[in-house]
Amino acid sequence: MKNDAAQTADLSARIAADIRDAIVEGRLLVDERLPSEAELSDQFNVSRPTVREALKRLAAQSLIRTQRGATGGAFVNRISFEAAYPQQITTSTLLLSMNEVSFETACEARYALERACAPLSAARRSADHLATMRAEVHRQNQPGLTDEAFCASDVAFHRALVDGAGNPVLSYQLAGAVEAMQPLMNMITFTARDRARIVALHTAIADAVEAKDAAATATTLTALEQETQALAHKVFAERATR
Amino acid sequence: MKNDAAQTADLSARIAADIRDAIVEGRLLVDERLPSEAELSDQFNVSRPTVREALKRLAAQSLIRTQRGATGGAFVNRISFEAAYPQQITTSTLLLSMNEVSFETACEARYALERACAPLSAARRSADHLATMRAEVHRQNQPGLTDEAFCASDVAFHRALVDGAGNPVLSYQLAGAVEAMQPLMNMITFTARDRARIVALHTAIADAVEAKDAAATATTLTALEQETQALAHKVFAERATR
DNA sequence: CTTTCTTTAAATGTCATACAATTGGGAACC
DNA sequence: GGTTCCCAATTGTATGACATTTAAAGAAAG
Repeated sequence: MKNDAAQTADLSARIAADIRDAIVEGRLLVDERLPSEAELSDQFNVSRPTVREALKRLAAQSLIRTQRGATGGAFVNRISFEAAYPQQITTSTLLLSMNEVSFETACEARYALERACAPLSAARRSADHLATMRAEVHRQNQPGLTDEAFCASDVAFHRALVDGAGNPVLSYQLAGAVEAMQPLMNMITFTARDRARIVALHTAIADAVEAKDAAATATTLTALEQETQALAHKVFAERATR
Repeated sequence: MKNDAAQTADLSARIAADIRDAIVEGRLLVDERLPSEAELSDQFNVSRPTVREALKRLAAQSLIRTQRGATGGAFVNRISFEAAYPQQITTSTLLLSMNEVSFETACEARYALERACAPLSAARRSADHLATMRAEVHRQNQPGLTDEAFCASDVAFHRALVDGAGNPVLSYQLAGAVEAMQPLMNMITFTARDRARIVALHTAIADAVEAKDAAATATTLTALEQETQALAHKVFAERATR
Protein backbone atom coordinates (compact mmCIF):
# COMPACT_ATOMS: atom_id res chain seq x y z
CA MET A 1 0.00 0.00 0.00
CA LYS A 2 2.77 2.39 0.87
CA ASN A 3 4.69 1.09 -2.13
CA ASP A 4 2.21 2.62 -4.56
CA ALA A 5 3.61 6.08 -4.16
CA ALA A 6 7.12 4.73 -3.74
CA GLN A 7 7.08 3.28 -7.24
CA THR A 8 6.47 6.49 -9.12
CA ALA A 9 8.68 8.67 -6.95
CA ASP A 10 12.26 9.70 -7.51
CA LEU A 11 15.02 7.21 -6.95
CA SER A 12 16.33 9.10 -3.95
CA ALA A 13 12.84 9.12 -2.42
CA ARG A 14 12.44 5.39 -3.01
CA ILE A 15 15.82 4.60 -1.51
CA ALA A 16 15.11 6.81 1.47
CA ALA A 17 11.78 5.03 1.95
CA ASP A 18 13.51 1.66 1.75
CA ILE A 19 16.00 2.54 4.45
CA ARG A 20 13.39 4.25 6.58
CA ASP A 21 11.26 1.13 6.52
CA ALA A 22 14.26 -0.93 7.52
CA ILE A 23 14.77 1.33 10.52
CA VAL A 24 11.12 1.43 11.55
CA GLU A 25 10.75 -2.32 11.21
CA GLY A 26 13.87 -2.94 13.24
CA ARG A 27 15.99 -4.47 10.49
CA LEU A 28 18.47 -1.69 11.21
CA LEU A 29 19.18 -1.11 14.87
CA VAL A 30 20.16 2.02 16.73
CA ASP A 31 23.81 3.00 16.22
CA GLU A 32 24.19 0.42 13.49
CA ARG A 33 26.30 1.59 10.61
CA LEU A 34 24.79 1.71 7.15
CA PRO A 35 26.89 0.60 4.18
CA SER A 36 29.11 3.33 2.79
CA GLU A 37 27.75 5.57 0.07
CA ALA A 38 29.78 3.68 -2.52
CA GLU A 39 28.38 0.33 -1.35
CA LEU A 40 24.84 1.68 -1.29
CA SER A 41 25.14 3.01 -4.82
CA ASP A 42 26.24 -0.48 -5.87
CA GLN A 43 23.41 -2.18 -3.99
CA PHE A 44 20.71 0.09 -5.36
CA ASN A 45 22.38 0.50 -8.74
CA VAL A 46 22.36 4.26 -8.65
CA SER A 47 25.02 6.93 -8.56
CA ARG A 48 26.52 8.28 -5.38
CA PRO A 49 24.81 11.71 -5.57
CA THR A 50 21.47 9.92 -5.71
CA VAL A 51 22.38 7.88 -2.65
CA ARG A 52 23.50 11.03 -0.92
CA GLU A 53 20.19 12.75 -1.64
CA ALA A 54 18.43 9.81 -0.05
CA LEU A 55 20.68 9.96 3.01
CA LYS A 56 20.11 13.70 3.37
CA ARG A 57 16.38 13.10 3.37
CA LEU A 58 16.81 10.69 6.26
CA ALA A 59 19.17 13.05 8.05
CA ALA A 60 16.57 15.82 7.80
CA GLN A 61 14.23 13.59 9.81
CA SER A 62 16.97 12.76 12.32
CA LEU A 63 16.73 9.11 11.34
CA ILE A 64 20.46 8.93 10.67
CA ARG A 65 23.57 10.90 11.47
CA THR A 66 26.78 10.96 9.44
CA GLN A 67 30.38 10.98 10.53
CA ARG A 68 33.35 11.75 8.37
CA GLY A 69 36.68 10.06 8.57
CA ALA A 70 38.07 6.56 8.45
CA THR A 71 35.47 4.83 10.62
CA GLY A 72 32.80 7.26 9.54
CA GLY A 73 29.59 6.65 7.67
CA ALA A 74 25.88 6.90 8.26
CA PHE A 75 24.54 5.56 11.54
CA VAL A 76 21.01 4.92 12.66
CA ASN A 77 20.19 7.68 15.08
CA ARG A 78 18.52 7.23 18.40
CA ILE A 79 15.81 9.87 18.18
CA SER A 80 15.62 11.59 21.52
CA PHE A 81 12.57 13.49 22.63
CA GLU A 82 14.74 16.60 22.91
CA ALA A 83 15.88 16.29 19.30
CA ALA A 84 12.33 15.71 18.11
CA TYR A 85 10.94 18.86 19.73
CA PRO A 86 12.20 21.42 17.20
CA GLN A 87 10.84 19.52 14.23
CA GLN A 88 7.53 18.94 15.94
CA ILE A 89 7.29 22.65 16.71
CA THR A 90 8.27 23.76 13.20
CA THR A 91 5.70 21.49 11.63
CA SER A 92 2.97 22.46 14.07
CA THR A 93 3.68 26.15 13.58
CA LEU A 94 3.45 25.85 9.81
CA LEU A 95 0.31 23.75 10.03
CA LEU A 96 -1.36 26.53 11.98
CA SER A 97 -0.16 29.41 9.82
CA MET A 98 -0.69 27.76 6.45
CA ASN A 99 -4.09 26.23 7.00
CA GLU A 100 -5.83 29.26 8.35
CA VAL A 101 -6.51 27.54 11.63
CA SER A 102 -8.48 29.96 13.72
CA PHE A 103 -7.13 31.17 17.01
CA GLU A 104 -10.20 29.62 18.56
CA THR A 105 -9.48 26.14 17.23
CA ALA A 106 -5.81 26.20 18.18
CA CYS A 107 -6.56 27.56 21.61
CA GLU A 108 -9.24 24.96 22.23
CA ALA A 109 -6.88 22.15 21.30
CA ARG A 110 -4.10 23.50 23.43
CA TYR A 111 -6.15 23.82 26.58
CA ALA A 112 -7.92 20.51 26.06
CA LEU A 113 -4.53 18.83 25.92
CA GLU A 114 -3.25 20.76 28.90
CA ARG A 115 -6.25 19.75 30.96
CA ALA A 116 -5.32 16.17 30.14
CA CYS A 117 -1.96 16.71 31.80
CA ALA A 118 -3.32 18.63 34.78
CA PRO A 119 -4.36 15.71 37.01
CA LEU A 120 -1.09 13.89 36.44
CA SER A 121 0.94 17.03 37.03
CA ALA A 122 -0.94 17.87 40.21
CA ALA A 123 -0.22 14.39 41.51
CA ARG A 124 3.42 14.09 40.51
CA ARG A 125 5.03 17.48 39.95
CA SER A 126 8.40 17.87 41.62
CA ALA A 127 9.38 20.87 43.73
CA ASP A 128 11.47 21.91 40.76
CA HIS A 129 8.52 22.16 38.40
CA LEU A 130 6.57 24.12 40.95
CA ALA A 131 9.51 26.49 41.49
CA THR A 132 9.72 27.10 37.74
CA MET A 133 6.04 27.92 37.59
CA ARG A 134 6.36 30.36 40.50
CA ALA A 135 9.42 31.97 38.93
CA GLU A 136 7.65 32.50 35.63
CA VAL A 137 4.64 34.01 37.36
CA HIS A 138 7.02 36.35 39.14
CA ARG A 139 8.60 37.33 35.84
CA GLN A 140 5.19 37.97 34.31
CA ASN A 141 4.48 40.46 37.10
CA GLN A 142 7.38 42.72 36.17
CA PRO A 143 6.08 45.89 34.56
CA GLY A 144 8.69 46.55 31.86
CA LEU A 145 8.15 43.22 30.12
CA THR A 146 7.55 43.29 26.37
CA ASP A 147 4.59 41.42 24.97
CA GLU A 148 6.94 38.92 23.38
CA ALA A 149 8.77 38.24 26.63
CA PHE A 150 5.43 37.89 28.39
CA CYS A 151 4.36 35.26 25.86
CA ALA A 152 7.66 33.43 26.16
CA SER A 153 7.26 33.30 29.90
CA ASP A 154 3.71 32.09 29.41
CA VAL A 155 5.02 29.21 27.32
CA ALA A 156 7.66 28.39 29.94
CA PHE A 157 5.01 28.35 32.67
CA HIS A 158 2.79 25.98 30.77
CA ARG A 159 5.68 23.75 29.78
CA ALA A 160 6.61 23.39 33.44
CA LEU A 161 3.02 22.43 34.17
CA VAL A 162 3.03 19.82 31.42
CA ASP A 163 6.48 18.48 32.30
CA GLY A 164 5.25 18.08 35.87
CA ALA A 165 3.21 15.11 34.68
CA GLY A 166 6.51 13.28 34.34
CA ASN A 167 5.44 11.65 31.10
CA PRO A 168 7.83 12.34 28.22
CA VAL A 169 5.25 11.30 25.64
CA LEU A 170 2.83 13.91 26.93
CA SER A 171 5.55 16.55 27.10
CA TYR A 172 6.50 15.84 23.51
CA GLN A 173 2.99 16.04 22.15
CA LEU A 174 2.20 19.15 24.14
CA ALA A 175 5.34 20.98 23.03
CA GLY A 176 3.91 21.19 19.54
CA ALA A 177 0.53 22.42 20.66
CA VAL A 178 1.83 24.98 23.15
CA GLU A 179 4.80 26.41 21.30
CA ALA A 180 3.11 26.48 17.93
CA MET A 181 0.58 28.90 19.38
CA GLN A 182 3.24 31.42 20.30
CA PRO A 183 3.13 33.26 16.94
CA LEU A 184 -0.63 33.54 17.31
CA MET A 185 -0.30 34.80 20.87
CA ASN A 186 2.31 37.32 19.76
CA MET A 187 -0.31 39.00 17.63
CA ILE A 188 -2.06 40.07 20.81
CA THR A 189 -1.14 43.19 22.74
CA PHE A 190 -1.62 42.68 26.46
CA THR A 191 -2.78 45.62 28.52
CA ALA A 192 -1.71 45.82 32.15
CA ARG A 193 -5.21 44.76 33.14
CA ASP A 194 -5.11 41.73 30.82
CA ARG A 195 -1.79 40.69 32.27
CA ALA A 196 -3.05 41.03 35.81
CA ARG A 197 -5.96 38.70 35.10
CA ILE A 198 -3.70 36.15 33.44
CA VAL A 199 -1.14 36.30 36.23
CA ALA A 200 -3.92 35.83 38.78
CA LEU A 201 -5.05 32.69 36.98
CA HIS A 202 -1.49 31.43 36.69
CA THR A 203 -1.10 31.94 40.43
CA ALA A 204 -4.29 30.03 41.03
CA ILE A 205 -3.02 27.18 38.85
CA ALA A 206 0.29 27.07 40.72
CA ASP A 207 -1.63 27.06 44.00
CA ALA A 208 -3.83 24.21 42.84
CA VAL A 209 -0.84 22.22 41.64
CA GLU A 210 0.98 22.83 44.90
CA ALA A 211 -2.07 21.61 46.80
CA LYS A 212 -2.19 18.58 44.47
CA ASP A 213 -5.77 19.55 43.67
CA ALA A 214 -6.45 18.06 40.25
CA ALA A 215 -10.00 19.37 39.95
CA ALA A 216 -9.07 22.93 40.80
CA THR A 217 -6.19 22.82 38.33
CA ALA A 218 -8.47 21.74 35.52
CA THR A 219 -11.14 24.27 36.43
CA THR A 220 -8.67 27.12 36.51
CA LEU A 221 -7.22 26.03 33.18
CA THR A 222 -10.70 26.27 31.72
CA ALA A 223 -11.07 29.75 33.16
CA LEU A 224 -7.74 30.69 31.61
CA GLU A 225 -8.87 29.32 28.27
CA GLN A 226 -12.01 31.44 28.38
CA GLU A 227 -9.99 34.48 29.39
CA THR A 228 -7.61 33.92 26.49
CA GLN A 229 -10.41 33.38 24.00
CA ALA A 230 -12.20 36.52 25.16
CA LEU A 231 -8.98 38.51 24.95
CA ALA A 232 -8.27 37.31 21.43
CA HIS A 233 -11.83 38.00 20.39
CA LYS A 234 -11.57 41.56 21.68
CA VAL A 235 -8.26 42.18 19.90
CA PHE A 236 -9.40 40.75 16.59
CA ALA A 237 -12.69 42.66 16.73
CA GLU A 238 -10.80 45.90 17.36
CA ARG A 239 -8.46 45.17 14.50
CA ALA A 240 -11.38 44.47 12.18
CA THR A 241 -12.99 47.85 12.73
CA ARG A 242 -9.85 49.69 11.70
CA MET B 1 21.20 31.24 18.76
CA LYS B 2 20.09 28.81 16.10
CA ASN B 3 22.98 29.98 13.96
CA ASP B 4 25.54 28.42 16.29
CA ALA B 5 24.90 24.97 14.98
CA ALA B 6 24.27 26.27 11.50
CA GLN B 7 27.81 27.60 11.24
CA THR B 8 29.60 24.33 11.80
CA ALA B 9 27.20 22.19 9.84
CA ASP B 10 27.48 21.05 6.25
CA LEU B 11 26.76 23.46 3.45
CA SER B 12 23.62 21.63 2.43
CA ALA B 13 22.35 21.76 6.02
CA ARG B 14 23.07 25.46 6.26
CA ILE B 15 21.33 26.21 2.99
CA ALA B 16 18.36 24.10 3.99
CA ALA B 17 18.17 25.99 7.31
CA ASP B 18 18.30 29.31 5.46
CA ILE B 19 15.41 28.42 3.21
CA ARG B 20 13.43 26.83 6.04
CA ASP B 21 13.73 30.01 8.08
CA ALA B 22 12.54 32.01 5.09
CA ILE B 23 9.46 29.81 4.88
CA VAL B 24 8.71 29.82 8.60
CA GLU B 25 9.16 33.57 8.84
CA GLY B 26 6.90 34.16 5.88
CA ARG B 27 9.52 35.56 3.50
CA LEU B 28 8.56 32.75 1.15
CA LEU B 29 4.84 32.26 0.73
CA VAL B 30 2.85 29.15 -0.03
CA ASP B 31 3.06 28.07 -3.67
CA GLU B 32 5.80 30.57 -4.33
CA ARG B 33 8.49 29.25 -6.65
CA LEU B 34 12.04 29.09 -5.40
CA PRO B 35 14.86 30.06 -7.74
CA SER B 36 16.00 27.23 -9.99
CA GLU B 37 18.75 24.95 -8.76
CA ALA B 38 21.22 26.71 -11.05
CA GLU B 39 20.26 30.12 -9.66
CA LEU B 40 20.45 28.88 -6.09
CA SER B 41 23.90 27.45 -6.64
CA ASP B 42 24.96 30.87 -7.90
CA GLN B 43 23.36 32.71 -4.99
CA PHE B 44 24.88 30.46 -2.34
CA ASN B 45 28.10 29.94 -4.26
CA VAL B 46 27.92 26.17 -4.12
CA SER B 47 27.54 23.46 -6.70
CA ARG B 48 24.22 22.16 -7.89
CA PRO B 49 24.52 18.76 -6.15
CA THR B 50 24.93 20.61 -2.86
CA VAL B 51 21.87 22.73 -3.56
CA ARG B 52 19.97 19.58 -4.44
CA GLU B 53 20.92 17.94 -1.14
CA ALA B 54 19.55 20.98 0.65
CA LEU B 55 16.31 20.85 -1.35
CA LYS B 56 15.90 17.14 -0.63
CA ARG B 57 16.20 17.85 3.07
CA LEU B 58 13.34 20.31 2.79
CA ALA B 59 11.33 17.94 0.63
CA ALA B 60 11.71 15.24 3.30
CA GLN B 61 9.93 17.57 5.70
CA SER B 62 7.26 18.37 3.11
CA LEU B 63 8.32 22.01 3.17
CA ILE B 64 8.72 22.07 -0.60
CA ARG B 65 7.63 20.04 -3.60
CA THR B 66 9.41 19.85 -6.95
CA GLN B 67 8.09 19.73 -10.48
CA ARG B 68 10.04 18.83 -13.55
CA GLY B 69 9.66 20.42 -16.93
CA ALA B 70 9.72 23.86 -18.45
CA THR B 71 7.75 25.72 -15.79
CA GLY B 72 8.95 23.37 -13.08
CA GLY B 73 11.02 24.06 -10.03
CA ALA B 74 10.73 23.90 -6.26
CA PHE B 75 7.60 25.36 -4.70
CA VAL B 76 6.78 26.13 -1.11
CA ASN B 77 4.37 23.45 -0.04
CA ARG B 78 1.20 24.04 1.89
CA ILE B 79 1.60 21.45 4.63
CA SER B 80 -1.74 19.79 5.08
CA PHE B 81 -2.70 17.94 8.21
CA GLU B 82 -3.13 14.81 6.12
CA ALA B 83 0.41 15.06 4.75
CA ALA B 84 1.82 15.69 8.22
CA TYR B 85 0.23 12.57 9.76
CA PRO B 86 2.65 9.96 8.38
CA GLN B 87 5.72 11.84 9.54
CA GLN B 88 4.22 12.49 12.93
CA ILE B 89 3.41 8.81 13.27
CA THR B 90 6.82 7.61 12.11
CA THR B 91 8.59 9.90 14.54
CA SER B 92 6.31 9.01 17.43
CA THR B 93 6.68 5.30 16.76
CA LEU B 94 10.46 5.53 16.75
CA LEU B 95 10.48 7.68 19.87
CA LEU B 96 8.59 4.98 21.69
CA SER B 97 10.62 2.04 20.43
CA MET B 98 14.05 3.64 20.71
CA ASN B 99 13.75 5.25 24.11
CA GLU B 100 12.48 2.26 26.01
CA VAL B 101 9.25 4.02 26.80
CA SER B 102 7.24 1.62 28.93
CA PHE B 103 3.87 0.42 27.77
CA GLU B 104 2.50 2.03 30.91
CA THR B 105 3.83 5.49 30.06
CA ALA B 106 2.68 5.39 26.46
CA CYS B 107 -0.73 4.07 27.42
CA GLU B 108 -1.17 6.71 30.10
CA ALA B 109 -0.33 9.49 27.65
CA ARG B 110 -2.62 8.14 25.01
CA TYR B 111 -5.66 7.88 27.22
CA ALA B 112 -5.01 11.20 28.92
CA LEU B 113 -5.04 12.85 25.51
CA GLU B 114 -8.09 10.92 24.41
CA ARG B 115 -10.00 11.99 27.49
CA ALA B 116 -9.18 15.56 26.50
CA CYS B 117 -11.02 14.99 23.23
CA ALA B 118 -13.93 13.13 24.76
CA PRO B 119 -16.07 16.08 25.88
CA LEU B 120 -15.65 17.85 22.55
CA SER B 121 -16.37 14.70 20.60
CA ALA B 122 -19.46 13.92 22.67
CA ALA B 123 -20.77 17.39 21.95
CA ARG B 124 -19.96 17.64 18.27
CA ARG B 125 -19.53 14.23 16.67
CA SER B 126 -21.37 13.82 13.40
CA ALA B 127 -23.54 10.84 12.59
CA ASP B 128 -20.72 9.73 10.34
CA HIS B 129 -18.20 9.49 13.17
CA LEU B 130 -20.67 7.58 15.26
CA ALA B 131 -21.38 5.20 12.40
CA THR B 132 -17.66 4.54 11.97
CA MET B 133 -17.32 3.75 15.65
CA ARG B 134 -20.26 1.34 15.51
CA ALA B 135 -18.87 -0.31 12.38
CA GLU B 136 -15.49 -0.87 13.98
CA VAL B 137 -17.07 -2.32 17.10
CA HIS B 138 -18.99 -4.68 14.85
CA ARG B 139 -15.80 -5.71 13.11
CA GLN B 140 -14.11 -6.33 16.43
CA ASN B 141 -16.86 -8.78 17.31
CA GLN B 142 -16.13 -11.07 14.40
CA PRO B 143 -14.47 -14.25 15.62
CA GLY B 144 -11.93 -14.97 12.88
CA LEU B 145 -10.13 -11.66 13.30
CA THR B 146 -6.35 -11.74 13.72
CA ASP B 147 -4.78 -9.85 16.58
CA GLU B 148 -3.30 -7.40 14.13
CA ALA B 149 -6.62 -6.71 12.46
CA PHE B 150 -8.21 -6.32 15.88
CA CYS B 151 -5.60 -3.69 16.80
CA ALA B 152 -6.05 -1.89 13.49
CA SER B 153 -9.77 -1.73 14.09
CA ASP B 154 -9.09 -0.48 17.61
CA VAL B 155 -7.04 2.37 16.16
CA ALA B 156 -9.79 3.19 13.64
CA PHE B 157 -12.36 3.28 16.43
CA HIS B 158 -10.34 5.66 18.52
CA ARG B 159 -9.49 7.86 15.57
CA ALA B 160 -13.18 8.24 14.82
CA LEU B 161 -13.70 9.24 18.44
CA VAL B 162 -10.94 11.83 18.25
CA ASP B 163 -11.99 13.14 14.85
CA GLY B 164 -15.47 13.60 16.25
CA ALA B 165 -14.15 16.57 18.20
CA GLY B 166 -13.97 18.37 14.86
CA ASN B 167 -10.66 19.98 15.75
CA PRO B 168 -7.92 19.24 13.21
CA VAL B 169 -5.21 20.26 15.63
CA LEU B 170 -6.40 17.70 18.15
CA SER B 171 -6.73 15.04 15.47
CA TYR B 172 -3.21 15.70 14.32
CA GLN B 173 -1.65 15.51 17.75
CA LEU B 174 -3.64 12.44 18.69
CA ALA B 175 -2.72 10.57 15.53
CA GLY B 176 0.83 10.32 16.76
CA ALA B 177 -0.10 9.15 20.22
CA VAL B 178 -2.70 6.60 19.10
CA GLU B 179 -1.03 5.10 16.05
CA ALA B 180 2.43 5.03 17.56
CA MET B 181 1.10 2.66 20.19
CA GLN B 182 0.02 0.11 17.61
CA PRO B 183 3.35 -1.76 17.56
CA LEU B 184 3.19 -1.99 21.33
CA MET B 185 -0.40 -3.23 21.21
CA ASN B 186 0.55 -5.77 18.56
CA MET B 187 2.81 -7.46 21.09
CA ILE B 188 -0.28 -8.47 23.01
CA THR B 189 -2.27 -11.58 22.21
CA PHE B 190 -5.94 -11.04 22.89
CA THR B 191 -7.99 -13.95 24.19
CA ALA B 192 -11.65 -14.13 23.31
CA ARG B 193 -12.46 -13.02 26.83
CA ASP B 194 -10.11 -10.01 26.58
CA ARG B 195 -11.73 -9.00 23.33
CA ALA B 196 -15.21 -9.30 24.79
CA ARG B 197 -14.33 -6.95 27.62
CA ILE B 198 -12.76 -4.41 25.25
CA VAL B 199 -15.68 -4.57 22.85
CA ALA B 200 -18.07 -4.03 25.75
CA LEU B 201 -16.18 -0.91 26.77
CA HIS B 202 -16.07 0.31 23.16
CA THR B 203 -19.82 -0.16 22.97
CA ALA B 204 -20.23 1.79 26.18
CA ILE B 205 -18.10 4.60 24.76
CA ALA B 206 -20.13 4.70 21.56
CA ASP B 207 -23.31 4.77 23.64
CA ALA B 208 -22.01 7.63 25.75
CA VAL B 209 -20.94 9.58 22.67
CA GLU B 210 -24.30 8.97 21.05
CA ALA B 211 -26.03 10.25 24.19
CA LYS B 212 -23.67 13.26 24.14
CA ASP B 213 -22.70 12.31 27.68
CA ALA B 214 -19.22 13.77 28.15
CA ALA B 215 -18.74 12.51 31.70
CA ALA B 216 -19.67 8.94 30.86
CA THR B 217 -17.37 8.99 27.84
CA ALA B 218 -14.43 10.07 29.97
CA THR B 219 -15.22 7.58 32.71
CA THR B 220 -15.47 4.70 30.28
CA LEU B 221 -12.21 5.73 28.64
CA THR B 222 -10.57 5.53 32.04
CA ALA B 223 -12.02 2.06 32.52
CA LEU B 224 -10.66 1.06 29.13
CA GLU B 225 -7.25 2.42 30.08
CA GLN B 226 -7.21 0.33 33.22
CA GLU B 227 -8.36 -2.72 31.31
CA THR B 228 -5.58 -2.22 28.77
CA GLN B 229 -2.95 -1.67 31.43
CA ALA B 230 -4.04 -4.78 33.32
CA LEU B 231 -4.02 -6.82 30.13
CA ALA B 232 -0.53 -5.65 29.22
CA HIS B 233 0.68 -6.31 32.73
CA LYS B 234 -0.64 -9.85 32.57
CA VAL B 235 0.93 -10.55 29.19
CA PHE B 236 4.32 -9.12 30.14
CA ALA B 237 4.34 -11.00 33.45
CA GLU B 238 3.58 -14.26 31.66
CA ARG B 239 6.31 -13.58 29.14
CA ALA B 240 8.79 -12.84 31.92
CA THR B 241 8.31 -16.23 33.61
CA ARG B 242 9.17 -18.09 30.45
C1' DC C 1 58.73 -1.67 25.82
C1' DT C 2 56.25 2.57 25.67
C1' DT C 3 55.28 6.83 23.84
C1' DT C 4 54.88 9.96 20.21
C1' DC C 5 54.86 11.30 15.62
C1' DT C 6 53.87 10.32 10.78
C1' DT C 7 51.73 8.15 7.34
C1' DT C 8 47.95 6.04 5.20
C1' DA C 9 43.57 4.53 3.90
C1' DA C 10 38.70 4.95 4.13
C1' DA C 11 34.93 7.63 4.31
C1' DT C 12 32.08 11.78 3.73
C1' DG C 13 31.85 16.62 1.69
C1' DT C 14 32.11 19.35 -2.41
C1' DC C 15 32.64 20.48 -7.21
C1' DA C 16 32.34 20.42 -12.41
C1' DT C 17 30.27 18.54 -16.24
C1' DA C 18 27.40 15.93 -19.04
C1' DC C 19 23.29 13.77 -20.44
C1' DA C 20 18.38 12.02 -19.85
C1' DA C 21 13.54 12.90 -19.00
C1' DT C 22 9.78 15.84 -18.51
C1' DT C 23 6.83 19.54 -19.61
C1' DG C 24 4.89 23.87 -21.03
C1' DG C 25 4.87 27.23 -24.65
C1' DG C 26 5.45 28.92 -29.10
C1' DA C 27 6.21 28.41 -34.00
C1' DA C 28 4.82 26.37 -38.08
C1' DC C 29 1.61 24.32 -40.80
C1' DC C 30 -2.86 23.03 -42.48
C1' DG D 1 -8.48 28.99 -35.88
C1' DG D 2 -6.89 24.75 -34.54
C1' DT D 3 -3.51 21.14 -34.53
C1' DT D 4 1.02 19.42 -34.54
C1' DC D 5 5.69 19.60 -33.78
C1' DC D 6 9.82 21.42 -31.96
C1' DC D 7 12.38 23.90 -28.49
C1' DA D 8 14.00 25.56 -24.30
C1' DA D 9 13.92 25.42 -19.38
C1' DT D 10 14.14 22.63 -15.43
C1' DT D 11 14.70 18.75 -12.60
C1' DG D 12 16.65 13.85 -12.33
C1' DT D 13 20.70 10.97 -12.75
C1' DA D 14 25.47 9.60 -13.78
C1' DT D 15 30.57 10.03 -13.82
C1' DG D 16 34.80 11.44 -12.16
C1' DA D 17 37.63 14.13 -9.55
C1' DC D 18 39.47 16.43 -5.53
C1' DA D 19 39.17 18.21 -0.58
C1' DT D 20 38.62 17.20 4.18
C1' DT D 21 38.28 14.58 8.16
C1' DT D 22 39.38 10.82 11.07
C1' DA D 23 41.09 6.74 13.17
C1' DA D 24 44.22 3.19 12.93
C1' DA D 25 48.56 1.26 11.56
C1' DG D 26 53.33 1.86 11.32
C1' DA D 27 57.71 4.19 12.19
C1' DA D 28 60.73 6.64 15.10
C1' DA D 29 62.36 8.22 19.41
C1' DG D 30 62.85 7.73 24.33
